[in-house]
Amino acid sequence: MAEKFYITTPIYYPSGNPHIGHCYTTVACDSIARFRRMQGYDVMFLTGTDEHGQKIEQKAAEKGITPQEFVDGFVGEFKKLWEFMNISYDRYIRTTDNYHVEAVQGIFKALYDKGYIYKGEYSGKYCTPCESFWTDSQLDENGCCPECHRPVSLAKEEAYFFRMSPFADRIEKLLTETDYLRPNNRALELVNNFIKPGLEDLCVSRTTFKWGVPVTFDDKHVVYVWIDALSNYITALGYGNSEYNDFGEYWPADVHMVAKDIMRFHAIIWPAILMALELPLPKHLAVHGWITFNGEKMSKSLGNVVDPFILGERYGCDAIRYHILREMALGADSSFSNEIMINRINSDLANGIGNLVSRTVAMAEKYFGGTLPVERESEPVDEDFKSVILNTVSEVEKDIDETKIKQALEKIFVAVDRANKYIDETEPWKLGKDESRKARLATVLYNLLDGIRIISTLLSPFMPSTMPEIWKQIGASEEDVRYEKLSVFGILSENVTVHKGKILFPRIDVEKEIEELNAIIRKNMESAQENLSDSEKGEVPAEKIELAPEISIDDFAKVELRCAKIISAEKVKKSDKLLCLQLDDGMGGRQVVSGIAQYYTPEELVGKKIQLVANLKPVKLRGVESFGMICASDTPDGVKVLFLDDSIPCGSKIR
RNA sequence: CGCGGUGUGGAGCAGCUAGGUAGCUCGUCGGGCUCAUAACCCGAAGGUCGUUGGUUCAAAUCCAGCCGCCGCAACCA
Repeated sequence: MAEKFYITTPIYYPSGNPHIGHCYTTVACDSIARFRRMQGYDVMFLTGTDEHGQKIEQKAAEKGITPQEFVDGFVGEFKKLWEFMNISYDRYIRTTDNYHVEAVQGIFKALYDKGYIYKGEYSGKYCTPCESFWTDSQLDENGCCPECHRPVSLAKEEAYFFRMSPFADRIEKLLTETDYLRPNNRALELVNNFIKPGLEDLCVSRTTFKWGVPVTFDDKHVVYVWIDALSNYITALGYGNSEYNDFGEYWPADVHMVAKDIMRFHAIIWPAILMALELPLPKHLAVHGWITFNGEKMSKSLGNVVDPFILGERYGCDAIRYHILREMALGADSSFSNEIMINRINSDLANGIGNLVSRTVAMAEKYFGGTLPVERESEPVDEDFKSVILNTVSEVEKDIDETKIKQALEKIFVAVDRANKYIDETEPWKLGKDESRKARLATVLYNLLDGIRIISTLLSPFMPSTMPEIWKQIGASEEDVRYEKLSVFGILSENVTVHKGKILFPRIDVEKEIEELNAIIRKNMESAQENLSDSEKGEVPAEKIELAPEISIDDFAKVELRCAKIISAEKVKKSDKLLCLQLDDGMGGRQVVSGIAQYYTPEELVGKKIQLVANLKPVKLRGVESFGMICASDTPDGVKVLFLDDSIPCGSKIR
C-alpha cells in the first residue's frame, strides 16, 4: 500500500471573483501534491469554498438572488481558475454540500453533549442598521462598521460558546515544542498574545443571520464560521457523514497551508476543536505571507487585483505558477509586480531552461539530423556535470519535505546553470566541425539531454503544462521520466531522437509589456469602480442612508453639547490612536481622550474650538480618564473633527 | 517598560543557533563564444554588514544600550 499524503488549501470565501492571491496557496499545494504523487504517495489534495455567512447573505440580497445562487456563480469562477491554472485537486468541498452540513450539525451536537459547547451571552460591537456584530479587528480604520461605516455600539445576544481553556496547555506545547507551525518564528506571538493571557471561549453560533448551518437542537441559531469552515478538512474525508469513507486513511492531514491572516484560527482554534473531538492533530501548518502588489497589499478597492486569467493568457499558466512559487517564502510577504514577474520569466524560464532545451535540441538536429549515434567517448568534465545534476534530486526532495518550495526551485535552477556551463566547457560546436570527434559530440549531447530529462522531471510538479513539451522535444518516453529514474544517468535510449518544437518560454520585451499591462490595469480599475457595490466605494449613496429611529426633542435635550477650546494635546502613551486633550469648557476645564491620533497631530489641534459632548459618562481609555467626547465625522478620508467658529465662547451650549 | 520580527554592495535576499578571507540572484561595466530565445560562459566594479559601546587574539555572527522599519496585541465613547 502506498503511503498516504493529505494536503489542503483553505476554503475560500466566494463573495467575489478569485484573484492572484487565491492562486498563491493553491498553486503551492498543487505543486506539493503533484510532487508527492510523482514520488508514489497516495495523495488527497483538498480545496473548496466557505459559502455561509452574513456577508454572502447580504450581497445576495443586494443583487436580489438567493445566497445559493450567489455562491454558485462564484464557485464556478473559482473552479474555472483552478482548471486554467492546472490545479490537480482530488476533491472540492463546498460548505453548502449536504453531507458537510449534516456532519457539522453532528460535530456541533457532539461538542455540546461533551460539555465543550454551552449557551451564553455574546456581547460585542454591534451595528444596528446592519444588524451585525463585528469583532474589533473587523472594524474599519475609524472603528466603525466595515459594511456601512457608521458607528457601532455595545450589544448583547444569546449565543453558544466553545470552551477553549481546557486545551490551552496542549496547544501551547503544540506551538512551541513541535514543528506543527511552519515557520515556527511566530509561535511566540500566538502564545504571548492569546494563550498566556488566558484563552477566551469562542462564540460559535449566531442568531443575527440565517445563511448558515442550523443548530439542530436550537433553531434560532446557525453555526458560526469556526466550526462550519474549519471542519471541512475532516468532513471532506467522510467524518460524520456517509458521502465519503476516507477519514481513516488520510487523517491526520500532512499539511494545511494557509496565509498568515488565518494562521491564528488554524494554529489555535482548529487544534482545540480536534482535541475536543478527540481526534489526531494535523502534522503541519504551513503559513505563508501575502502577495503584495507594488508594495501594497492586494485589495479590491485599490483596484490592483491582478487578474490571473489575463497574465496566464499572455505568458502561460506555468510562467505564472513559477513566479508565484519562486517568490513565495514561508512566513514572509512576497511582492508581485509586473516588472519582477517579467524579469523572472525572462531570466529563469526564457534564458535558463527554455534556451537550454532549445540549444541542445538544435545541436542534436544540426549535427546528427536529430538522432544520436551510439558511439561514446567520455571525459572527466562529464562527471562533475552529472554529479551536480544528481545531487539536485536529493536536495529538492529535502526541501519539499520541509515545504520549502522556493528553495527547491532555486536548486533546480542551479542545475540548469550547470548545464549551460557544461556546453561552454565542452564546446560542441567545435566538435561538430571535426569528423573524428563525433563520438565525443554525441556523448556531450546525450549527457545534456539526459540532464534535461532529470531537471524537467523535477520541475514537472511545478510546471505541469510545459514539461511534457520538453519531454517530447528531448525524445523522452513516459517511462524515462518516472521518479525512480531520477537517481541515475543514462536513462534516455542511446540513439535518442529529438524533435525541435515551439519555443517554450518566449522572451518578453519588458518595457513594452509593462506599458501594456499598466494600460490593462488602468482599464480594470475604472470598470472595477463601476462594478463595486455601493458600500465598497466608500461612499454611502444618498438613497441608501438609513436614519436611526426618530427621537423627540426631549431625547435630544439629554445630550449636552458645549463649545470648548483645546488648550493642549498629547499622545496617550502606549497607544496608537489616542490623543489626550485638555479643554477649556468654560467650567474649569476637563480632560478628554479621543481616538484621532492617526488623523491629527497635537500641534494642529491646540487653540481650536470644538464641540464637546459634555454630559457623557466618564470612562478610562488605556488607563487615562476621559470626561466626554469631541464631535467628529467619519469620512472616506478618515476622521474629521468638527471645528467651531472662534467667536463662540467656551462653555456656550449648542443645540 | 505589552509581545515578536527585521535593518548586509543599486534592488531583492543568504550568512548569525556551534565567532576566524562577506555570499547568491537581478542590474551595471569589460571580455569570450556562436549551438541557442540579442541568449550562453568568464571577469570586474560596488558593502566601515543600522548605530554606540562591551567580551575576545579575532564579531555581520556573542552581550548591552540606542535608532529605523514591519507584524501581533491593546486602543477609537
